[in-house]
Amino acid sequence: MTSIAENDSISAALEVIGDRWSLLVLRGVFRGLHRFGELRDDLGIASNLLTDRLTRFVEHGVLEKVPYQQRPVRFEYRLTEAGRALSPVLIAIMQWGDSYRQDPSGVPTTLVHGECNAPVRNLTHCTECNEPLEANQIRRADQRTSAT
Amino acid sequence: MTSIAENDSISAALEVIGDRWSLLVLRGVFRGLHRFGELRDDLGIASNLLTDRLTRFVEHGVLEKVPYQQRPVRFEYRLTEAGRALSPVLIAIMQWGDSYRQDPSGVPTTLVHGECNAPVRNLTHCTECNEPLEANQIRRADQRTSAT
DNA sequence: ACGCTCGGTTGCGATTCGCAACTTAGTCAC
DNA sequence: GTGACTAAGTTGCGAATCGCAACCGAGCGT
Repeated sequence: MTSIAENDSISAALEVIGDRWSLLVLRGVFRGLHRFGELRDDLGIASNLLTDRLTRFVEHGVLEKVPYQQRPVRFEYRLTEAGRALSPVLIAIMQWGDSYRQDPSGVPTTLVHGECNAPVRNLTHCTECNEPLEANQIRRADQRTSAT
Repeated sequence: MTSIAENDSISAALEVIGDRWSLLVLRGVFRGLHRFGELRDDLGIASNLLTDRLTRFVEHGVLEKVPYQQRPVRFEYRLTEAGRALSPVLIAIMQWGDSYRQDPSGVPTTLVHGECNAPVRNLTHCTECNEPLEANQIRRADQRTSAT
């Protein structure tokens, strides 16, 4: 009776990224949008909500607020290590969206490795046998069975 | 000026999984909870919200509602292929939560491959050179530069 | 002194959430 | 056949969030 996720890491993570805008804001920052106005204009998010999300990210150590000028002091938001570590989440979501939620009229996005130009893939694998794994082949270390 | 996510697959995906409960419900189903009451009791979600999320998942082809008895007809919810394909998202989120949101008192969850007992890792790699990739090494196929 | 930019804050109606109580279809015990 | 019980929802309603729009404040440029 277990597999993925009989744990609280997921709900802990969702406190930070579990709403409609958080991942879109983060996506913007990954894309190179670092300033309040850039994010607001690009995403079309209401400024009070953007303030809110950015503040929360800073509080949780996902972004940091760094001044990019004095007089008047103005800030931009940059990814911390914890923020950069969210890229697999964005990639996994994007891959799923491409495969299962693609607007027929839309062009699926292919991500490639900057150097090789070869497509990128996100997957879960076993560090021993190296096999790519499906959800039902995975269980928690401290338990016996695998779920359906 | 791009990398991950200058696309709409993410927002399309977030229409389905982008709220506070969706991924927790899905996590429950991955765990083996398939019935309405099981999910409600396990997650502590209000029943109207659970109804709502389950209906949405069915509409979007993530879960299917199958009768498990007649007289009275009662249903359970099972992952479709699209639903199973969300496991990398859950795993990526869980990994991040373990690394960066771990309650100091909590035990980090290790996932292992059922057969090997070896730990599981989720990562993004290049299909050509096989290198594991960070967000800033990734760009869209149709663009030039990589983001910071 | 006037307007402009950037990064917000404030107000407020509309939507969504979360709790609790109720409903529906059928079973089982008496 | 009446009453208690189960599972899967539905309904009502107050509380919290969202989303739009207008406003604010520090400094710059003219």
